[in-house]
Amino acid sequence: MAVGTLERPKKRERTQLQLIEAAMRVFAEKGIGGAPVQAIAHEAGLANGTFYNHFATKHELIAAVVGHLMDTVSDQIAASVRGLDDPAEWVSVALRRFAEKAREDPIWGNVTVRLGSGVTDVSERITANMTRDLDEGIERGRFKVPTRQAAADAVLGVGLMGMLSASSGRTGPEHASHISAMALRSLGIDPTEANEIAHRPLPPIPEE
Amino acid sequence: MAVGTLERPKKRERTQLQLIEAAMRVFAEKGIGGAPVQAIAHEAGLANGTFYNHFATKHELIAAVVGHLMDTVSDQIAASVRGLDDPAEWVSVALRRFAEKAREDPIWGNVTVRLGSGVTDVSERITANMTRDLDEGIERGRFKVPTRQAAADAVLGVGLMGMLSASSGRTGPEHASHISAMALRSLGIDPTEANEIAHRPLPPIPEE
Amino acid sequence: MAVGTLERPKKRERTQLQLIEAAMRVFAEKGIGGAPVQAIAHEAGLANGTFYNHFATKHELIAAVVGHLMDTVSDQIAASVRGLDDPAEWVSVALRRFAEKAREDPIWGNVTVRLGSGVTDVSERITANMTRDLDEGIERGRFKVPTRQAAADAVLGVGLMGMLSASSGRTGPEHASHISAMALRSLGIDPTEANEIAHRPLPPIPEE
Amino acid sequence: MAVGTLERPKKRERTQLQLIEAAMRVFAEKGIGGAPVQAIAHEAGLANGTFYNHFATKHELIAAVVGHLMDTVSDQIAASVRGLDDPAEWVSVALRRFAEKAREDPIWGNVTVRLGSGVTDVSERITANMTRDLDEGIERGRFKVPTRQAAADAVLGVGLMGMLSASSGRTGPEHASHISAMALRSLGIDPTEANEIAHRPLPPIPEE
DNA sequence: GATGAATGAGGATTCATTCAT
DNA sequence: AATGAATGAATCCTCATTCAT
Repeated sequence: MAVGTLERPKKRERTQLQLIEAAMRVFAEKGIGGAPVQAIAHEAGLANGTFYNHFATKHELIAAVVGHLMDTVSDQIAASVRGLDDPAEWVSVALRRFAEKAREDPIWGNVTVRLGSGVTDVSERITANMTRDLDEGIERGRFKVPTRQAAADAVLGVGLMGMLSASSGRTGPEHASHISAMALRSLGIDPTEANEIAHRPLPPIPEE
Repeated sequence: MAVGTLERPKKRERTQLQLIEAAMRVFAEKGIGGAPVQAIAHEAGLANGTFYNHFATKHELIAAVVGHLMDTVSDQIAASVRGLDDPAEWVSVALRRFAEKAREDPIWGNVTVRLGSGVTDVSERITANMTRDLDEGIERGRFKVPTRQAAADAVLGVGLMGMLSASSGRTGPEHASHISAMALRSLGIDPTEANEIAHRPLPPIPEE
Repeated sequence: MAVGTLERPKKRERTQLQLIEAAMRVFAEKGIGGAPVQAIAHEAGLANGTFYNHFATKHELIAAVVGHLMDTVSDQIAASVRGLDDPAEWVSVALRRFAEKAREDPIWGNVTVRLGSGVTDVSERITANMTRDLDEGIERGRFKVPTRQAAADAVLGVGLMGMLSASSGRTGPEHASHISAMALRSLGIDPTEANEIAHRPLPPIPEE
Repeated sequence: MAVGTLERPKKRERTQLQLIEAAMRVFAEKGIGGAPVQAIAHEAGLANGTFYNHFATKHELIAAVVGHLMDTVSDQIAASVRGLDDPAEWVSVALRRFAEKAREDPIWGNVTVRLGSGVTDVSERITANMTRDLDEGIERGRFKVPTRQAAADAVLGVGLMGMLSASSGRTGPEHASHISAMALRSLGIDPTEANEIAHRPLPPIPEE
């Protein structure tokens, strides 16, 4: 190709990305089980054989999808939260980012939820971040909750269901804030304050 | 057989039930997709062909499992709640019953959650009941929530995640009450009251 | 049953006949291959297990159907032809009887043709009678044909196709005579005479 | 491969043809119903899975066999008849070609007849061509027949039965002419003339 | 790298037949 | 005899994966 050296090393990655994104589209529609490799390759505009030039097994693709899902948001969120001091705000920001993203990119939302409630890998990674924040908040006395487990269930639950509604288009633009507020209330934050925190402007996502 | 007339007419139903229960066990272990009909039939102590004397397709079995799941609890809950007047208590009782049942019968819990977050049918049926209660509470001013959708997301979310933790044995005996309390708080009930409601003794399940 | 002794010994036979007739109905609709024993038994108003009280295998039923088909007509035809002297008339009568019967009882016609062109047993038995008549006619110089085989092909061919049209309702009341005339012409009978023979009144069927 | 460019584009088609031809061999031996896809694939020297790279269902294969059967001859016949002016000769040529082909390629003959008298598709397509020729002959007064239906029954009948005898090796080299003559006689052609027409040399098959 | 035909083990479904009641 | 549940071999079809080009 004339453009030359600059894009050569990326071609492989680009094709992989094509496959990952195609996979998400197919997963969103037919569920993760019901998605033949052929369908994914075809959706990506490639022949089925090509798939195996990029992923050794279907499993590996799923792992890649999971990874991609995480990279897309989880870390960004972690970063965007870095400057903030209040655990309540951490939770609020994370929840809103997830929900917002799910509304903007329903396919992403759908697949994230499906994987999040099924594949251990994903749920663990999501949970890990969440749990760390919750623990900190509990320790500091910011959250008043019966147990860590109950807190995790509540926050994760609202988060996932909120994403699900968001990605199926059943929600308005405020939805992210709403579920965020509800989560905070369940963590023992006073309703008025919860509402206020849930409506603060989101901090900017720092450049990678 | 000596038992005689009493069990004759039920033979067919009993076998179906065997299959449904076997299916739940296998589903809980291998997920819903990864369960060959043969495995289910074998788990039920039957030959694979027998399966098809009772269900026309695997899909039909899944539907039956769903139906069975619902019948097992949903209606009991509805009944057990009937005498109560406070929407907050309805929600609390329902949530606790689900969580408790999930702890007692982890397989049931596991399968219910998996189906509840996957199969449209189930989630709709669960949601329908929940939503009715929530609406009533919202109308009466008992719940203070941003939107119906957010309320549904919160309650359903805690419910499902709570069942999941319960059925994986990560929880203590109080867990049902805990998540119930958190749900009530997110609905705008005062923490102290929420806690009190969540710990009231469960009303007895009326005879069928 | 009050009628008592007289019909007891026949009950078994009656049930068998029910099954045979049910089989013909199902065969006519779905072809002979595509007819599960269950479907046949059910069509006969019996449970599938009952089938095996009357026929040891499905094959045996088919044989019985074939036998029944033959008994119904072949022998009657043979008998009805007995008094006649002209081989041309034998052929004409046989052909017309078959076609007529097919028109009156389309199911019978349909099944006879299907079996006649498939199951060796049937075609052989049909052919045997036909061939005997043809041979006689050839020997006597009544038929002028290139070879016995060609003659058999012609007569059997018109016969089967004629039955097929008749049983699918594509024909008028004269059709039996028409194909009969055509067969005679192909056997070398003069058209005028062929026509006359084909329209003679059919001899009565003698009592069994 | 050294042969190179010449055979590349045909690979897929060649495999399909292999399957179609294998199918005909198996059908001829075991009947159409009694032919497992595995058997067909194996007969074609392929794995069973490969079958489904070429035909979505077994039914689709049967359709392809039918199509292939038709293409093999029907069109050639139509073409080879094109120059001729006498409807009687059309019928004669068509009938002889079919019968001859059936003698040369018994498998083809066998399968054609089985499908022709069973599968609606085939019989219709065969009939359509035949009927057109017959109609023309009737209109022009060349054929004297009671009804179109009777004519069709006669010609189709001799044709099919003739092919059947031919493909089971019961016939001599003249058989095609013989049945052709018989058909013409049944259509009202004078025996002497019928015989003459039936023995005229077959017109050459034009290049495609 | 890309292609798409080929592979074959795995899973769903059908159906003739047996058997306890 | 009748019943209908149970059986399991046979069959259709799917799909992850390999391979020659």
